[in-house]
Amino acid sequence: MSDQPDRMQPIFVCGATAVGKTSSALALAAELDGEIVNGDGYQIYRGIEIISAAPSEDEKSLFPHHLFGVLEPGQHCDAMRYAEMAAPVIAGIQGRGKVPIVVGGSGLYLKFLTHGASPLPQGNAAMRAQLDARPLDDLLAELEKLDPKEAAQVARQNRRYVSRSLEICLLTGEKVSELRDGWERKTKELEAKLKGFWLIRTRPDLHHRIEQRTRHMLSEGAIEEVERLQEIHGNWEKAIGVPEIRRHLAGEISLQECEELIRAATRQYAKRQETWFRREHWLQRVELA
RNA sequence: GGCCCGAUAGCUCAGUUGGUAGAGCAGCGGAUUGAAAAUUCGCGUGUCCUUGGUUCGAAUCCGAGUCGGGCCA
Repeated sequence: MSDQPDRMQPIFVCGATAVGKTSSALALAAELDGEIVNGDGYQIYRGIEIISAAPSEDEKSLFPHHLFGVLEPGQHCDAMRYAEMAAPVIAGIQGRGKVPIVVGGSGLYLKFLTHGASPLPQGNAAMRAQLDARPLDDLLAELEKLDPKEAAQVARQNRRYVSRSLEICLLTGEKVSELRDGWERKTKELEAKLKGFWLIRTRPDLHHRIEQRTRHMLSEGAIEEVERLQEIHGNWEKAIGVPEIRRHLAGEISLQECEELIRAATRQYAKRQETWFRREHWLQRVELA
């Protein structure tokens, strides 16, 4: 009977940017009588629809869409917050007898949704500001003292990770290595129940689509989006395209250079996404023509 | 037509007094549990434009040629 999954079981549509997740999700929604749930960490913000390549109003009008543009650009989001927002939305869809179709490329966000989280404190902005001001060696030395095991296994050159580990130790007074230990124990049984697809395309084709998307973005208002949100600080500023467009607006680079930089950053991001989803063995691999 | 400068990795270029070459970017591979479109680690054989020559040995020196760029006519 586990081979007979509940018809309301959520379906995940994953893959690199520009592979065609949005249209695949719409096709699935039509076929399964589904509703679409955002699984993208940037389409969740209002005001950067063009930069984040969010579905258009026309596309959204075809089926109910959830969690698109629900946060202000100044608001903070992280993987846990996303998972906490998405879970009730999915439950609501199931309650209506529809199939939730979660579509997105933010691997970590989806991972928290599908696999749950370790009992760790959320990021603390004040503490991070303090840690960011200290040299990496200093952070490593303190981590070594508080949690030698973690200090030995953390990626020592990755300031972000070192800082996060230390942050957890300082915030809880406990050892990260113990708090984080074991969250993946149930992975196997859990994944047996999950259903999802990992969409891929050949590299040359994906790169071509990225070129087209980038051009379209820039001609359809991405620059205006960045100008409009100029004063607002937050996660959204890290979206691919934002730093590049700002450099262009500052007169540092031409529009053409800006476009090429965005393309390259997008290709690199797509590659990282492929690396991520390649490891998610529960996802069924689908090659798009 | 004459003279000068350049030609080395996909791109921009470095290469000391001759000992068969290396940076940045791009690309490729990896990591990833509350910043993740973030952050981070690893990967460099290429007709050194072609062709003659000098030399034990030429990306490097000399001659000729080809293609760029510039100056003078």
